[in-house]
Amino acid sequence: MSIRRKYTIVLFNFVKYRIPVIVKIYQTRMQKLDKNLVLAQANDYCPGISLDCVILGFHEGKLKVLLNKFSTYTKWMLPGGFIYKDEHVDAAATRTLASRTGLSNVYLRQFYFFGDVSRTNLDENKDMLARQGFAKDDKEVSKWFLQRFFSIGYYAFVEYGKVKVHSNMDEDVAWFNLSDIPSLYTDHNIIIDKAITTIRSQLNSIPVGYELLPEKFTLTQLRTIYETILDAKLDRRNFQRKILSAGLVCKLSEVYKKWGQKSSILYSFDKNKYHAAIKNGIPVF
Amino acid sequence: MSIRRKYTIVLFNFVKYRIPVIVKIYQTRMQKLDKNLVLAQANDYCPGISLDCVILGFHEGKLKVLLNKFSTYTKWMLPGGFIYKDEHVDAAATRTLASRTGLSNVYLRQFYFFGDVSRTNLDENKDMLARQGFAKDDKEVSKWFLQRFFSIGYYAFVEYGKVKVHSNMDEDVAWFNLSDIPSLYTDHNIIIDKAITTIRSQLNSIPVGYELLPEKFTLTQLRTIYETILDAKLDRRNFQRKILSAGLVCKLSEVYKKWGQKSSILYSFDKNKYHAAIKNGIPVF
DNA sequence: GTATATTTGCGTCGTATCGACACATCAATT
DNA sequence: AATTGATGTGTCGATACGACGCAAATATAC
Repeated sequence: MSIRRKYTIVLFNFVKYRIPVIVKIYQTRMQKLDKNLVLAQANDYCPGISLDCVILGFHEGKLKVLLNKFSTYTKWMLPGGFIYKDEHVDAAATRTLASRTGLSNVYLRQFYFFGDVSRTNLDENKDMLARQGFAKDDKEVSKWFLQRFFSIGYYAFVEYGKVKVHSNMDEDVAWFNLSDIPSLYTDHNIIIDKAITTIRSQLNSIPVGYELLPEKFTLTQLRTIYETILDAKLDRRNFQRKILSAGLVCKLSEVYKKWGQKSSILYSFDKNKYHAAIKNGIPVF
Repeated sequence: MSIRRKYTIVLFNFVKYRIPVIVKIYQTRMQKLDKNLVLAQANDYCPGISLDCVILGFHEGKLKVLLNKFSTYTKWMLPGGFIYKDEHVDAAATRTLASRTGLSNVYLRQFYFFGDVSRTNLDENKDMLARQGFAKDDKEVSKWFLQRFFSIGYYAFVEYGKVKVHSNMDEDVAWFNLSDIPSLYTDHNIIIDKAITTIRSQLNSIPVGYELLPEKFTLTQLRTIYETILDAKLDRRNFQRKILSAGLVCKLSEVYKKWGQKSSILYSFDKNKYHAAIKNGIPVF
C-alpha cells in the first residue's frame, strides 16, 4: 500500500469517525456550560418577568427596528432580557439596550405591560429549547423557560449611525424596516405595533426628531419621521412653517447634497427651545 | 353572700378572665384560617406582581379617589390585588375593581408598571404582618409578603353615585378628595400622581366626562373635571363654545337647580359623536 | 323690599393659526 | 432642450382661539 493511499485512509477515518466524536464532546461541554450559565442566571432574575425593547432608528428615509435571532432558532425577536432581583426595571432595560447597541444615555421609555396569558407559547418555547440542545425532560431548564412570562415593553430612539451592529456565533443582530418586519417570536409583532401606536398618540411630547436624527439634518428628514409614525402625508410647506416659526431649529450655512435634485439646507436643533416646546407639546398634525 | 353579689362576682370573673381567653381562642382560629387562606391563595398567584387601581369619581365639584384600609393597619392604600396564574392582567384588574365597587363594565386602563426596588418597604410590610397577628418568624407568610413586589398601575373612572362603599370588620373603604390624600402605604401616593399625570397628558383622547358624570349633567360639572385634572382654570364661555360647537352634547329641556344662583341647563352626551371625537382627540385646552 | 354677590346663558371682536395651493430654483435624467 | 422630482419661499381665505362684555336668575345681607 502506497504511503499516499495509507494517509488517505487515515484522513478518511479521521473525518468520518473522529471529527463527529470531537464535535459531540465539545457540543456537550458547551451545552453544560450553557445550561449552568442559564440556571445560575435564572436564580438571580425575577421569575416570570421579561422585558423587550423596541429600538428605533432612522436611515435613508426609513424607520428601522433592531432585531436579533439566536443562531439555533428560526424566528427573529425583540432584544430582551430579565430583571435582576435587586435591580430597577428601568436599569434592566438600560442594560439590555447597552448590551445590544453599545449605547448609553439613550431615550428609553416604558410603554406597556404585556400580561396576556396566551402570550407565552409553550410549543414555541419547547421548540426553541430543543434547538438549543436541551433535553425535553430537563426539569431545571424547563422550570425557567417554560413558565408564564409577562413582558414590560420599552421603546428607544437611537441615532442609527452610532449603533454598531455586532452579530456573533450565537446571535444575529440586524436592522429591519418598520414596514417590512417578518413574523416574530411570540407576540413581538404586537409589541412593536403597540409601541408605534403609543408613540403616535404622544408624538407631540416625544422628542423623536431630536433622538433619531444626527446633529445636522434636513427638514425633509425630520418630516419623514413624523410622516412614518403618523402614517400620513404632511404638507411640506406647512410643516416647515410650523417648525421654523416655533424656532425649534437653527439654520446652518451648510447644505446636504446627495440624491441629485436640489441640495437642501441643513439644520440643527436649538436644544433649549426644543425641550421647552416638547414639554408643552408641539402640535405636529 | 347575696345572690346579687354572687352574680356580680361571677360576671366580673367572666369578663376579666374568660372573655380574654375566648377572644384569644377565636383570634387564633381566625389567624389560622386567615393564614391558610393567604397561603392557599398565594400559591395561585403570580409571585412578585401586584396591581393597584386608582379609582376616580366625581362628586360635588371634586375629583375623588377610592381608598381602603385594613382595620388592623394604620395607613390607607389603593385597592389592589394579585394575578392568578392563568389570568389575564386586565381580568385581574377588572376583578379587583368589581370586588371593591360592585361595578363591571367600567373604563379601566393600565397606565404604568412600577418597578422600583425600593418601592417594597420591608419594615412597613413586617409592621403590617405583625399587626395582622402573624409571628415574626413565620417563614411561609413572610415568603409571600416580604418578597419584592412589582405593581401594575390601573386607573378607572366610575360614576360616583353608582358605587356602594361597603366597609366591613376587616376593611374600611372610603372616598378621598384628590386634593387631600393622606400618606399612603408604600409608593401609592406616587402611583396616584403618575395616574393623574398620565391622564392629563392624554386628556384629549380619554372620555373622562362620559365616564365620570351621570346621564344628565351641567357643562360646569364637565368643565370642573377638566379644570381639576389640568390643574388650571378654563374660560367658561370658551369651553362651552368648544363643546357645543363640536356637537358632543345634547341640550335637555330640564334644568339643574341646587346651589342657589341661577339654575343651569342639563345636557347629556351624544354617545356616537362623543366617542368619534375622542378617537380623534378633543382639543380641550 | 332693595342692594350685592355669585353663577349662568349668550354673545362680540381682533389676532393667530391652519390648510390649501402657486411659483421659482436646482440638479439629474431623457 | 425638455422633463422630472425635490427643494426654498410666499400668499390667501377660513376658522379657531383667547380675552372679555352684558343681562338674567337666585341666594344672602341689610
